[in-house]
Amino acid sequence: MRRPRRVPKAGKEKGAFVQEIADPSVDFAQWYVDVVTKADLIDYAPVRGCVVFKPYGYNLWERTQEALDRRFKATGHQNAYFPLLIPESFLLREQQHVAGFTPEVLWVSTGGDEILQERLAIRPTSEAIIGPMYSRWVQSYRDLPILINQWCSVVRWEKATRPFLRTTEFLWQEGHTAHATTEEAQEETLRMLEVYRDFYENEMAIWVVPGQKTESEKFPGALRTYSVEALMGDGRALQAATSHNLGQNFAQAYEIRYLDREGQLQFAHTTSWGLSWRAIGALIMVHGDARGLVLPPKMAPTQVVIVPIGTGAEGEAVRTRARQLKDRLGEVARVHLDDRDEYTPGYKFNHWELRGVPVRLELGPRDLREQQCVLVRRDTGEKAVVPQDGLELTVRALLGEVQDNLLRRSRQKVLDSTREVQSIAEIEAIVSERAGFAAGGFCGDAACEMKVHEETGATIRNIPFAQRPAERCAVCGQPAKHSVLWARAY
RNA sequence: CGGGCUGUGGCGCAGUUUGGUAGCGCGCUACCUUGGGGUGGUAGAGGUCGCGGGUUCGAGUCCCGCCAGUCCGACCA
Repeated sequence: MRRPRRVPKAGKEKGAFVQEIADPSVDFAQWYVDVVTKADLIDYAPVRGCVVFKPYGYNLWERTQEALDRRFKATGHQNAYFPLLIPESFLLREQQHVAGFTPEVLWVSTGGDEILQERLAIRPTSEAIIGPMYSRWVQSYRDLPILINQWCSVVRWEKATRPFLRTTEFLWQEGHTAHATTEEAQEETLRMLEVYRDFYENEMAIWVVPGQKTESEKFPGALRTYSVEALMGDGRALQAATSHNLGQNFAQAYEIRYLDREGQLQFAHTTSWGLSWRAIGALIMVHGDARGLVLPPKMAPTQVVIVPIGTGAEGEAVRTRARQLKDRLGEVARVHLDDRDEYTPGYKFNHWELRGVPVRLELGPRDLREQQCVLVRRDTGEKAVVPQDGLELTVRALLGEVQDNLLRRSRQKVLDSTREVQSIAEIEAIVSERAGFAAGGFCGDAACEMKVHEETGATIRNIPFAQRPAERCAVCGQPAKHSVLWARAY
């Protein structure tokens, strides 16, 4: 179905609340572009697929970093930094890895006016530079495990780009670990996947499905790849983070070897795991609505915006009280007082709703007289008149309730949008109306996987840890090895 | 990478068919007014028409190339 190129946006008609963004139920893609630009998250840069991450958007990334970094440290990891440039010969050493990545590698071939003897790849991911370093650092089993993470950007020459979801350069973190045993490596791989699941659920309020990738969907060079998969507001899936057990493949390619207790030379077992600013895209597409962003309190740069109402002496009294409330609430929340004189209250309501602020506090002359204020929550739009007395507790509780509600809503959406399928026709039906996940049996044959992809555009998102009963492959009817989730993915 | 569409003050658009030297709404600036869901008024500022070439006396408008955005497809961790 070809959509109109541009859905007309509402003009300045009276009564139109949202006048800057497309209706997500009509054109979700346009809505997304409108939100990321109009809510001040990004601006487009001059190079294809590159964006400027503006302060309000970057703030979301800073919270992502803080929340994840805390979890990485708690699981024994340290941060380090490896170079942006990778010698071509390094990249070539792991065969599957090369085949997977070279189509989208950007190369540096000159420095100043000097033509380089060996081309340098701008990292598309850092296995090829970290592996050789680990090789130097590891001699003995006593040097293991190595548990390192780095925050950086990587570059991939993508053909079709979208802000956050697929960009030429993107911010992410990549953890790289080396272990003495296969068991340890596998534990680490699953431990970090669980960290991602916990982060999405408890910080982003996004319900995700953890599981294993199929052979054809796994990371180039990996033994096994795991992912957490999320469901966007339009029914398409998004791979929200991945964790790879690299087995001994990279250890062999980069000669990461150690002497074990018996004096035998062994290859280490390595893992890598990553989460990118794509998480911000998920945040937008899971919670956003027709008025724009909806941010869970834990991620919101501003959790409570105070809008004072009133003019003259009355307005001054309101503002004075608003400042007092701001100071009080500052103890329990991130509060912003919008006391700009040049905008009306109604304008500010729309302004902050577009930016997803979880709770708005309105304070006017009436409230001053009654020692009350009005709280409006962004997720449901509900208004409540509450006493100023004890406001700290009221607000803290409300923020908690918004956070919880968003997670509940996200979880319910995944449950409601996951439907059992017995045939390829049923998969087709679900993905064609972009209704979410199709859950069904899979025999494990890549041919069946490919057939579904060709006929419906859907891919196997993962093989969920939480297996459903599935006797037969929904594609070929042969006995199923496991139940999987199909969906159209970003 | 293939096909479609788009690019005109900060934003949204008209003007392109039929070439004649750029316009509207919002926003912005100043002042007044208003303020519980995008107040109203008066006076202003702001544009190498994405970039480069070509045709022409003359190009926003016609032709070619490129860049960027976007949709569909292919590809993709």
